[in-house]
Amino acid sequence: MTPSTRRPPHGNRGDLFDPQCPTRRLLDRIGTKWTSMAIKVLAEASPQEVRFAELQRRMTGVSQKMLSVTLQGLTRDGLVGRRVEASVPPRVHYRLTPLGLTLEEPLARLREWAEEHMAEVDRANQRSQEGTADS
Amino acid sequence: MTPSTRRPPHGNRGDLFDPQCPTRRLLDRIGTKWTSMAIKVLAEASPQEVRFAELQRRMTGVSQKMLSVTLQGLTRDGLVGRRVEASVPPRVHYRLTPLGLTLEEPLARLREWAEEHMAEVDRANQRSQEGTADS
DNA sequence: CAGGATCCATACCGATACTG
DNA sequence: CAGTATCGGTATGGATCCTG
Repeated sequence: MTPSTRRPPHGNRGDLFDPQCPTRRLLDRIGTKWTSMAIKVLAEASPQEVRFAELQRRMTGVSQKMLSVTLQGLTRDGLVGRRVEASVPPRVHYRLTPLGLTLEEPLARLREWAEEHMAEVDRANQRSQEGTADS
Repeated sequence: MTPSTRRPPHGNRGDLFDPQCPTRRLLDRIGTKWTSMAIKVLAEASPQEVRFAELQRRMTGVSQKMLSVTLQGLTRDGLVGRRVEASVPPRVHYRLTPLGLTLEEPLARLREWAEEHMAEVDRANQRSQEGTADS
């Protein structure tokens, strides 16, 4: 989106409000269901690697398919590194890249906000619920 | 998005991994297409209020419906305040609540990361693209 | 063990039409 | 002006089966 240093009065079309907006694209990625959790788990393990099955154990509820898809996306994005042990059975190890580690920081800020304020969000929702619960 | 159907039978690693994980629920919200942009625009205007139509002008590409839905969600969550001018035609003004303002800060960190690193993510994707010897 | 392929339910989102 | 209602396309994500 628009760099924080710039504050156009209004009507700043073109620049960073278009579909190529990097922030929207980033949110499209980390907004997918398992991505941020994968990053968190890998960040907690870092610099240790984590195997696929162990990752699945630590990410409660994720299916094999979704974990695979999520890791593929993160690997394509250069956020996660993938190392295959050519053994039988194969062992695949994942870890955050340096780039992925830099993303973990702002993501952690977001987690902190969530842990600190989501209860208040819930209360606001309950109040709205009550407001619409008319006779 | 929130997986309320899945209930892991065993305990999980930390309270943040269950379906009620506040971070995931937060990402479900700000991950929707227009939410983060609305927060950004309202934050830029803060403490000024912004009317519906003006909001739509500043959020390039958003439809009336999606803006309405987005603002309803943010209002229910207590992140956005809504003031209706009882005039004809009606005028509705929106602004970030103090809670919404606190969210803008970690969101800005995420934007900064995106502006700084998404180009590198794109390059990683292009490399993956080339590596895929398809068809 | 790790993941590909397939089917499918749902949610998101856009376009359009209609109100007070 | 500021919504609400409805329809439908599409992407996301889950369950299941299959493979090297």
